[in-house]
Amino acid sequence: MHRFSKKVSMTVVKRLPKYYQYLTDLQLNDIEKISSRELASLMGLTASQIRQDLNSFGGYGQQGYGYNVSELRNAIKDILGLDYEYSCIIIGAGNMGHAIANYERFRREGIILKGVFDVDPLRIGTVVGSVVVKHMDELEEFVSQNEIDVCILCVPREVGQQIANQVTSFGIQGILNFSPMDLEVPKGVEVENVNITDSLFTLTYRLKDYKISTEDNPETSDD
Amino acid sequence: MHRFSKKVSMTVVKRLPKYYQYLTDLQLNDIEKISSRELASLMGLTASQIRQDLNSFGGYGQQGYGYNVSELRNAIKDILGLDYEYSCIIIGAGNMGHAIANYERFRREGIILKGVFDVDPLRIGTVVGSVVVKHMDELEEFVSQNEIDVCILCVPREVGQQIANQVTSFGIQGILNFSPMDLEVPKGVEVENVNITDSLFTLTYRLKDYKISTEDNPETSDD
DNA sequence: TAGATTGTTAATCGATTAACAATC
DNA sequence: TAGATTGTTAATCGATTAACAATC
Repeated sequence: MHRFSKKVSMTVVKRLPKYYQYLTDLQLNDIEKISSRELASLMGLTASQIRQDLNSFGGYGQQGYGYNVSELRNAIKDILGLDYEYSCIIIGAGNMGHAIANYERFRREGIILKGVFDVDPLRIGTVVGSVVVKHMDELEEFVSQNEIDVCILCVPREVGQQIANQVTSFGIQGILNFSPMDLEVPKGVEVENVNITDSLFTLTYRLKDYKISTEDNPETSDD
Repeated sequence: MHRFSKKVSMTVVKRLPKYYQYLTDLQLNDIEKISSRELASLMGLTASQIRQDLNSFGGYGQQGYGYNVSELRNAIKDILGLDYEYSCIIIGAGNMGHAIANYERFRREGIILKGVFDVDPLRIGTVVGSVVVKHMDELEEFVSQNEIDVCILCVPREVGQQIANQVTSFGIQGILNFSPMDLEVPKGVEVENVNITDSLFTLTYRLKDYKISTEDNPETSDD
């Protein structure tokens, strides 16, 4: 019965990393307390929403005072599961795999890179993020000998599903998927997609009007 | 008054790239029509939601028949603004910059890479995604001579805001931001964040329960 | 025509905003 | 105590689901 039993809505959970980020920054700047109003203006939310969000788990605020930054940060850290360490492997040692492997923040938050795998002979044996790239053939044995929590998938679309099948059959419970496709996984396996193309397209959607207004439009004069 | 004037809710817009992806795949497989029920089971949505979504812009369906795949795909392509070409530059020629530069799908959908910029002398002059890396000092002139729609920002957190200030002052209207921070930009400039850490943390949130249940728990026996 | 499937309305659900009493 | 600010309730808004008449 330790930790938070109240269930937090997924909408709120998706905002928690952002809260965590801002609270971490505040803490680094030695700011000890913050009100919902101040945090709201910082993060671009409403004070009301923040109070609702933070109240959906414990009561970390204090009337007349606000929220204690480090206390609230720790609470959110716990909720996000960041009080544990997670072992991860990267599959696909291309540019994206490299980028993630060198992402310092992951290690700092307890996501420990244990292995990198690829099938390209040119990549195998090279060092990526302090780890030597192994061939995919060694994956099964590696996973059975090292408890791996997360697989970071950075492979082409064509092989994504097949590799997802493999890693889940080896018992990996979480996939952070950079391959541009949806994955079908057994029940119980958690997948988080990072779909760069999707993000780009919501941007082009918003740029479209600007694009239209700046294009040559010879019919404008007669109405 | 050409094109879609009905406003589509942002919730729906965020789903459109996924529709677009699935419809593209269907088209590649020579499938001409699809019902909301079939598409729902494919995409993991409800048929009802799909009909609501697709009906928030034009009436691309036909009773008793379903939706014409290529017609619907074209409509969504238009709404997402993908009937235009967009020029883009990448700032930051690190691993992430490389990864994006080599992302074939961007070019295929009309996002054309025009330049890559960095400050690291070792990177300047190298070729990234068929483009020669230039020094940031050349950015202003480059942007003034090439109409650039989108800046893809792949720089460290520390310099993200400063570079965003620069590119917006040069007139760039859209930023796809891979730097792990929120950007303050002038009104009218559109920013889409791809925050990898945030994605990872919503994954650890979901893995937490599993982690708890598998950790050694010597107190379990006495209750 | 009969069957299928949309478009659309109504019902439900959930999230955000507003307001204020509780309380530090 | 007086002022500030939360926790929490109520009101509003928006999104999803359900249901079915319209129609191809």
